[in-house]
Amino acid sequence: MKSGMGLTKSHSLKRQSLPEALADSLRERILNGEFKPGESLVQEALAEEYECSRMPVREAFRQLEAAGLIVTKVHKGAVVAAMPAEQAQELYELRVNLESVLLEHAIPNMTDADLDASEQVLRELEKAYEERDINRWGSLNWEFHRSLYVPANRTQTLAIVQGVNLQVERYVRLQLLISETFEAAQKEHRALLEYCRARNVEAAVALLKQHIRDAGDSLVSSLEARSVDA
Amino acid sequence: MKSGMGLTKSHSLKRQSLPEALADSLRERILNGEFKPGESLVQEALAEEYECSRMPVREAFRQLEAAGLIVTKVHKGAVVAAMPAEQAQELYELRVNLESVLLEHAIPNMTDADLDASEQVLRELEKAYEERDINRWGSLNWEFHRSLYVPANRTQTLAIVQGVNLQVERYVRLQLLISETFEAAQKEHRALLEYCRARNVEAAVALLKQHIRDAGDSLVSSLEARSVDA
DNA sequence: AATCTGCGGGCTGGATCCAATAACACGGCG
DNA sequence: CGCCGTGTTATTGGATCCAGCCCGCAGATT
Repeated sequence: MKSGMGLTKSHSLKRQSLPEALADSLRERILNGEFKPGESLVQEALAEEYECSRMPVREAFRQLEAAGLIVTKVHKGAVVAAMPAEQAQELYELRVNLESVLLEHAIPNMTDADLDASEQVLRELEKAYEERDINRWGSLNWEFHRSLYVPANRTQTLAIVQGVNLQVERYVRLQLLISETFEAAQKEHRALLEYCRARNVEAAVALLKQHIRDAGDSLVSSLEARSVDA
Repeated sequence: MKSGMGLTKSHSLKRQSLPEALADSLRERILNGEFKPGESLVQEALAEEYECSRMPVREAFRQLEAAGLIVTKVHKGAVVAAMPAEQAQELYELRVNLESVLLEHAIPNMTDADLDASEQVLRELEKAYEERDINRWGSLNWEFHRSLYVPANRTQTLAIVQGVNLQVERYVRLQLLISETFEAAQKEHRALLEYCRARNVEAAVALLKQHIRDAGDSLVSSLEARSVDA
């Protein structure tokens, strides 16, 4: 059985249903910061904006709710989920834990093609950083990490990690503007890839843990500062 | 606080929206094995059975899909998700990893009331075991584990772990009939609680890991055996 | 005889319509 | 003058209706 073949490069005919497309779009807009935490999403308004009925919007809401990006109350509608610093802390600890496991299992399985693909993403990531293209940086950042984890062949874990990353990503994006930790993060990305090329599991995992912890600490303190002035 | 309400079609305290109630009911039916893996769920049939329109059913499907219990294809409907042995393996490794962390953080926070509550659940669990009430045992088993993790105050992690447990629970239930590992599991539950009472983190975590690994190995080999004859 | 093709039934996806509820504002009363 | 009750309105939840897609079946063609 060729169980490991994740269909990464198949075209996968855009058999995407409208609710899914809507969910993607709305998720991106939430990550962009266009919809801020606490802001309420009105079905009718979005339906009109996307020129469809309210029903696909409702189904998209269900997906976003399952992803933890919005919270809905009966007869009260949907609001963008807030994220207390405490919760961010927990999510980053989850990332450290789960992504370490993924990387550890991935490195022995990495082919040269895998590494080249990661390299390619990293190049784009660096470019986005230089151009200060925040949104592009955000999605490429996750794309780079993801590309390192895919060879682990752990789809369930990867899906969970992806959910966690999406939940925190919008705050990361906000922070990109004001923080210098990203300068370091850039270099760490490059170093991380080199460790992977060298198949140095120990060093790679250690660096990854520190990489995520730094980002988490930076984000948490930022959130705490924000919550004080609010 | 017994969550056994079985959707009494009238207005039974509906702080819970209809789609959620439906999702609960359908989830339970899937876990019970009433709907088997591969079986397709028809919106119209379920709508008629629950005496409502298809729309709440559709929204319930979204929730179940997000939980990984069903998979849906556009214009082709929903089928109950299967679980290859490989996937079960991964999910159990996730359990070992995440539940260890939870228990480790929970034990120092446990109050006497927490421990008594767990004791209470354990009593019911033992009773269900003696009476061979599979479904009740299944939900109480998770309830017991959950009660041990709640004091960790990690809602995100707990939610993820709950999802993982729900995904594997139906196979565990099927297996309860044919396996003897549950005899051991029963004793381990009791021992686990005692370690918690003694605040012996080391021993408790070690036992928990073995407890989950045993269950996982047993389930995986059972799934592999099943896949061969199929 | 086997395969391809056109057609129809059944089901899902999306739109529209109606009911129910919660926020809000106005006016009455203490 | 302020608080509470009621009516109004905006928005969500649920039902019904219509269109489009899958799949199976039957018939024709090679």
